[in-house]
Amino acid sequence: MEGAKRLTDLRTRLLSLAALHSDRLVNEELGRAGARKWHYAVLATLDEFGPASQAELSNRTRIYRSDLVAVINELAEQGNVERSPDPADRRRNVVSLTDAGRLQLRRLDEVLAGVENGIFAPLSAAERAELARMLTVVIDHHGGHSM
Amino acid sequence: MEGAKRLTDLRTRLLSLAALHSDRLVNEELGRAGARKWHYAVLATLDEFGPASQAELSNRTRIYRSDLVAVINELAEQGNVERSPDPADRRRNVVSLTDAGRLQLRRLDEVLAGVENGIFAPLSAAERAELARMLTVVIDHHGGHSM
DNA sequence: CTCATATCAGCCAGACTGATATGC
DNA sequence: CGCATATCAGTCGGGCTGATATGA
Repeated sequence: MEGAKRLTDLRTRLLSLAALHSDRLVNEELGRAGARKWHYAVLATLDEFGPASQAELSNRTRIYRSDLVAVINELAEQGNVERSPDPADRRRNVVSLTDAGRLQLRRLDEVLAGVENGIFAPLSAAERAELARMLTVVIDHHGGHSM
Repeated sequence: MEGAKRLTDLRTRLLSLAALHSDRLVNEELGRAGARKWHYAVLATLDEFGPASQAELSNRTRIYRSDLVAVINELAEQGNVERSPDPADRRRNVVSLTDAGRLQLRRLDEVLAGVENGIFAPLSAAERAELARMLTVVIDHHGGHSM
């Protein structure tokens, strides 16, 4: 890599910039709907896998256990989620979706679909799929690594 | 988007995760070499475009003017950069690469090449190029937008 | 006077760590 | 006992804002 265009060719930098951009839009739009991406991640995970402990949620969403507490608090305050002690293991809380939560999830789905369309507008459907595929490969390659 | 796999299919999330990952490695490795990505960005920009004011550097690297101050301070302390008042416009500093800076840039080039190889290992050269192309399109599409 | 430049001080969200209390 | 869970407190780097001084 000599002389020109070091920065604009640097793939790690392209990743950062694109993600920065994308995150900014995602957070703006989710914010308008009273959520953040963490809230969405939790709602989506609960919808996909059903009620779970916070430790499980942390694994699946890659949100740190410590940060998850606040997220669940907020979701519970909004009535989108219920937190109740697990009778089988009293260290655990069982977190489950409420009807309001399911509804909110659908709303957020639409918000995010809109954001994605905006961000990836210049790419064809095939290109978007290819991009997703490559990113997934990169992420998986670098470990199902912890959180 | 119904039911399953919401999270693992969400392209904005894939972007975030991949970038998080990449950034972490980049910073670790650059840190080992006594730098951060900002330092690299400044060095690379100076090498490509020649001596510049801090405002120009800010535009080109997308580092905020306020943050740039510290970066230039550090680069100057390390002897990789020289900051001297512009005789033509005494508000400005002219920042220029030193020989040590050029050498450090080469070192960082190698570090980053290694990191990129690690991160994108599971992708072929053609795929990497395609990924870079798509990311560039996405970034450019979303505005040469300010900073 | 308005505008740009460089600098400083500080905010905020997000990733991450450590300690503690409680129960398995 | 060792181990996991949930919670709390706090660190740290990075993106971003606002104010100020100086000079064009």
